[in-house]
Parts: sequence; C-alpha cells; structure tokens
Amino acid sequence: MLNNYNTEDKVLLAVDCIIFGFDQEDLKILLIKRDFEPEKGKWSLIGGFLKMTETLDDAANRILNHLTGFDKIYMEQLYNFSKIDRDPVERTLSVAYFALINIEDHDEKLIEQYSAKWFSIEEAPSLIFDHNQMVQKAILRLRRRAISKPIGFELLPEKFTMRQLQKLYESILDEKLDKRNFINKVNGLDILVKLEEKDMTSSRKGSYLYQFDKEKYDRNVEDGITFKI
Amino acid sequence: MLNNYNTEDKVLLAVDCIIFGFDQEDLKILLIKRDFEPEKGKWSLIGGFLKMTETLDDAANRILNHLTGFDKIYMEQLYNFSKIDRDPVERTLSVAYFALINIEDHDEKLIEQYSAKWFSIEEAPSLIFDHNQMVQKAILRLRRRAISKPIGFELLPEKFTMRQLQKLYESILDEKLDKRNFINKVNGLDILVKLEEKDMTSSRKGSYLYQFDKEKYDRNVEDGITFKI
DNA sequence: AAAATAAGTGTTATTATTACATTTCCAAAT
DNA sequence: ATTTGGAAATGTAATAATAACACTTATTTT
Repeated sequence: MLNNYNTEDKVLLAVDCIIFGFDQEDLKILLIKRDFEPEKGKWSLIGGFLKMTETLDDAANRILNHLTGFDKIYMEQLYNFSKIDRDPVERTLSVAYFALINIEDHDEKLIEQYSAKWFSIEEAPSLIFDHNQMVQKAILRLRRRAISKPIGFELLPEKFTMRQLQKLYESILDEKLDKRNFINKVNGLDILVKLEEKDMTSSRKGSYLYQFDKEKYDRNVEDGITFKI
Repeated sequence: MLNNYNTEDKVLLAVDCIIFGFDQEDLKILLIKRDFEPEKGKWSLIGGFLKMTETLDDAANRILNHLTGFDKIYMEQLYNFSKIDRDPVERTLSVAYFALINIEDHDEKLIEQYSAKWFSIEEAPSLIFDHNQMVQKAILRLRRRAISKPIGFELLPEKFTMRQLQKLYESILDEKLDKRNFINKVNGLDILVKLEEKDMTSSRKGSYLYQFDKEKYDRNVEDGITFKI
C-alpha cells in the first residue's frame, strides 16, 4: 500500500529574486513597484509562484527571464522564508534566489514595462513583507561568494578596467581596498587577459582594459581557489 | 481588491533532517529504516511534512524532537530540493535541515523505537529519493561551519580531551591535522578552559579534560572569528 | 610649457601557517 | 624497585601570505 499523503497540508510556494547589478560605481538591486494588492504601490523584489511542473530553479529562471530577457543568468538558491504571516493574504512560503546580472546589457524596455528600477544598496527603499530580510541575507551571501570565487564575470561588462573590478569588490565588501595589493592579488590569480585597448573615458592617460580568461577562471572556480582580496 | 492567489498551485513541503553526531572516533549520521511505502525497508533521513501552522524551523524542531527527545538542537536550514519526481507518490518539495547532536546524551530507547541507527559517513547505506544528495550537501556545509565557528560545543560531551576535539575536526574535514599546530591554534582562540581533571581511559598518563568557555565561545562566534584549523 | 588627473608600479614589515622530534608522565609488568 | 610501553605534552624555525606604504608616468587641457 502506498502512503498517499492525503492528510498532509499543502502550501503556496513563492520564489522571490534578489537581482544584483553593478553600474561602475555602486552595487545595485533591481526592484519593482507593485501594481496589485496587497501593498500596491510599494517596492518589492520580483517574484512569482512555483508551478506544479517546475523545479525551483525553473521558476527562478522563468521569473528572471521575464524581467530581464536573459536566459542564462547566474543564480543561486538562498533561503526559504516561512514565517506564518509573512504574506497577509494567505500562508505562503518563499524561496529567495539571488542573481547577478550585467546592468549594461539590460533591456530598458522590460524595466519600464514592469516599473522596475535599480537602486543602490544604501538607497533602496523599504520593501514589502520580509523582502528586506531577504536582501540582507543575499548581500551576506554575495560577500561570501565574492571571496570564494571571482564573480566579476557576471557583473562586469566584457571588457573592464582594473579600477572597475576593484570598485566592484569594494562595493560588495563595503570596504576600501589598496590599489597595489588588489592588482597584485588579481594578477596572481592568472584569470585576466590584459588587452592592447584602453578605456579613455576615465582619465587623460587612459587605462588598459582587461577580459576574463573564461577557461582559467572556470578552472579556478572548480579548484575552489579562494579570491580573498 | 486583494489578489487571492486562487489560481496558484499548492505543493506538499517535506522537511528532512541530516543529524550529525560524533562518537569519539567518527563523524556519524542518524538514519531510520522506513516502515512504510514507498521504499519500505530502505534507509532514509528522518523527515515529515510541514504543517499549516508551523514555520520550517518549527517543523524541523518537531521532527528532531520526536527522534531525539532533545529540544534545543543546533540546526540550520540547508537547501530546498525540488526535482519534479523526487518523491514518486506525489509532487513534494523537501527542505533539508542539518543538525548537530551529542551522541552520548542521546536516548537509546527513542532510537530503537524508530529503528534508527548511527552510521559513520563512509559506511552509510544508500538512501531513498534524493537523500544521498542532501547528505553530501550537509557535509559540505558542516565543513564550512567547522572553519567559520568552533562547532565542538554541539558535538562533544561537556568535558573532552584535546585529542577528541582534534579527532572531531579531522573527521569533519576528512584530513589529518598536526597535533601541535592544532593545539596552538585552539589555545590561541581562547575559548577553552583546561580542567584539573584528567581522562584516564585513553592512556596511563591520562590527558587533561577541557571545557568550552561558553561566553568567550559565543563572543567569538558573534565576531565571526574564523576557526580555520 | 605648465598644470591637472588618473594610471601604473615594488618593496619591506608584519602576521599567519606549516613542518617537525623529543621529553614527560604514569601504570603495568617484571 | 626497576623497567617498559604508550600516549600526552610541548616550542621553534622556515616559509608563505597579507598589509602597509608613495612616487613616477602618460596624456590632455590650459
């Protein structure tokens, strides 16, 4: 006889996404203004409900794809939030995902369509439900990631300057880093290719552009080499 | 108008617990032999279903309490497993929790009653569903925990020898450690109290017993001081 | 030609980690 | 009483990683 689980409770399962981006200055998150009740008009993470035919990763991908148009976004499951009254309408648990995207490639039209907006972490408005808590947790996770793998790939444009990479790390870790030590460390990892090309927008002298060497980068990640800056 | 979520799918949500213990030699996990279908007679993690009135932590506590009799078990949410067919009976997601308990205090009767058994990690049988995967993930998490906080508190008896503490770390990290370096490092953390008392079971000379200094230990954990051995 | 501005570059000091071998203590055996 | 066996206890030197630190270069604008 199969146990048919008939007597067990079923619940709604939401998936909410913390989307990080980097605009060469600040670490940002993408938020939307809710156009439905409850909490209409307030800012929130983007989210949706898990469907019967999806895994959680599927659901997170679907939701991310809607808002960004991208398909292969870096994404990790973060945590299950389950306070009884976290959603006033009905018992709903939410699995938070965090994602990293390159702001520059991002489709402006989709953003408009969803009344979405990038906020730098410090200036982000207060969010609905337990979304603030989710963001806090995501920032901590992102920090851990940043020192366990070189996450720049996901957040920077294809070509970038050392300064940009350093700024990215400074905004993730929320601390100033020493320029020389940073460069030495990064070069030691042997995951960047220095290009001939220079970026002339930031100074008269211009600064060399770099690219990630995808192969070495991946090997580096696999080996679990740390990127402690 | 409130959005009432009526059209959204609801799912069963299980909670499965990976319970770690340490018996002075090996790191172990507690498994039960299923006495119901599906997979009756096979080994599995202990688990249960989330009830409408509980948070996930509540559910994990309830399940842990049933099997161990303990109330304040160290416990962390691990990951939500959501493959479509992970449970052959019905679409069920499972939130895995990992827990640490001191084998010695553990109630033998409860173990018997549930046909539970401690297995050392290497000798554990293959488990039902995706439980092997859960255990793997739990081990990795435990390793990370072991180097970010001194987890001994949860897994060792109140009084223990340096050797035991070292053995514990060796079995968690799955590598041999140097005795002198280990002791120097641990002493440097200033979280242990050396007692007058000796443990005479392991040698003629006997070895000093230690206790954790709960206050310093907690401060240490709060400060996020690493316990990288 | 001078000024302004960010880019680029190495060395030393400090700290943390690793490697490593001998002596001490005690009980049991003789 | 003496010897023996076995684990416990102990410190130092070598190496590696991290942190601190300031001047020169290249280029455009004035």
